[in-house]
Amino acid sequence: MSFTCDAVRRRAPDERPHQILEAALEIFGEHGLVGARLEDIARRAGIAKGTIYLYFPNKEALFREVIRQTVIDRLDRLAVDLSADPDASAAVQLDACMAQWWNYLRAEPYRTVYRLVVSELQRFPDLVEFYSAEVLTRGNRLIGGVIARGVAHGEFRPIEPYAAARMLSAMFITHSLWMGPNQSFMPTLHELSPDQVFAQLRDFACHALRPIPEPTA
Amino acid sequence: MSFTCDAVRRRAPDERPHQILEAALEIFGEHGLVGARLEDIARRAGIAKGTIYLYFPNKEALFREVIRQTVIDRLDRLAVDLSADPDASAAVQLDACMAQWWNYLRAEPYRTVYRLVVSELQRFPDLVEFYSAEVLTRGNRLIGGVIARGVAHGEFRPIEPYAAARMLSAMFITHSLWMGPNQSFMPTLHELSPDQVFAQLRDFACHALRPIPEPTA
DNA sequence: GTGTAAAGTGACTGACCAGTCAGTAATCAG
DNA sequence: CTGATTACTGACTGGTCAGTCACTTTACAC
Repeated sequence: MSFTCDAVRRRAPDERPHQILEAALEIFGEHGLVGARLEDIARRAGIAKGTIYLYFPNKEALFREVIRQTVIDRLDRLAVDLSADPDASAAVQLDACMAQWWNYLRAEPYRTVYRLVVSELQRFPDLVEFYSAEVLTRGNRLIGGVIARGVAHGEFRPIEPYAAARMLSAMFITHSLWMGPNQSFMPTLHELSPDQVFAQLRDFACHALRPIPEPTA
Repeated sequence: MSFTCDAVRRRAPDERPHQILEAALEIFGEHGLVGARLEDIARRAGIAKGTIYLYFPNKEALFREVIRQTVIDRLDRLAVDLSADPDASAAVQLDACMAQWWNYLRAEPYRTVYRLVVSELQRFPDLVEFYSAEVLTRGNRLIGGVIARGVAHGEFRPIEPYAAARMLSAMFITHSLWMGPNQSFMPTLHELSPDQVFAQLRDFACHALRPIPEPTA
């Protein structure tokens, strides 16, 4: 009495981990770590529950890998390429950074991972650390570096560059979270397109960094 | 064989709901909605599990009440009193707002509630809505109002006041979350005192709002 | 073909826990 | 002091699910 409906068994044990992780991200994203059922993850991946245990020792390990892999995988695609135009003004470079960063943060996998990390930060301090090191610190260094250059050139006002970068990250990440497909977190926010919100973020950032004029008298 | 260790039974059915909610906030905060055990909540409240069901119909209802009551209770203490000094400059009023807001957001109950709301936003859109209306929108209106006045007086540059207020909220809330007792989310952030971080937030905000100088030529 | 190893399955088990309820203890009215 | 009422208790039940494992299926070598 064993009908495997699709007749696809033993198809590529190399792809399994990836399939499982993808399905797991969705289910964990919907139900959280504790609420997710391994059976559902298996079903969404098109395999049986037991198969998961061929590739991951237990639920918690699977969860950790979901976070790790999603972060790593997404980062590879975030190729903020500043070397293309190393002599551009800091303002132009910062613009490019912010635009890419905004795209990155708005993608569903990123948002899901951030939510999961925030949810579980009590129980998995090491995951928070990993996430923080790979995503936040990396972004911070990139943006902070550009700001530092701008400050040095007098393009931006004097400010601690990495503190400023932190402010930008906070604004961007939170707006990405708040703009999710769910109920709007803020009045008027769900009426705006991502591009309009980006314009607001950009505007605020630029004005916070613009130089202080010399006293003319 | 019934030792109730403290011999305090039937003591104040009026206080029970509050006791239970307080214990529940802690346990939910540590383990999330699904992971929290009602038995643990009962123990922390110093009562038996069954007693919870005298006051709340089930776990989910208890969770909802935890969020509702914590938000409402905390808001009562957030008496941002601008009427005391209605003629102060917008900058001074904004300073007062930000300081109070920062204190409010940094308190443990607020941080726990925010984390829980973010964790469960998939499953409880109505809770998100409640939270958003009571906390975020309220804060937004207050701060947005002050900024609007500042813009009208020429104290601040022209900017959509509620968008600006949203930027401030994003910065403040995220920094409060990141500064938690857990592992630091950002390098260098855990080395700073709350006051220092507040100074950075304040500095960034002020410069983002400062007026654009007239062209002198 | 036949045999063997690798990959996958899903019924099963044991732990866990939300929610129940028969019973116990405190309190109070008369 | 007695009986009635209200507050509380915690052993128990039924359902759920992580994790296991004896078995089936596929792939591949010869």
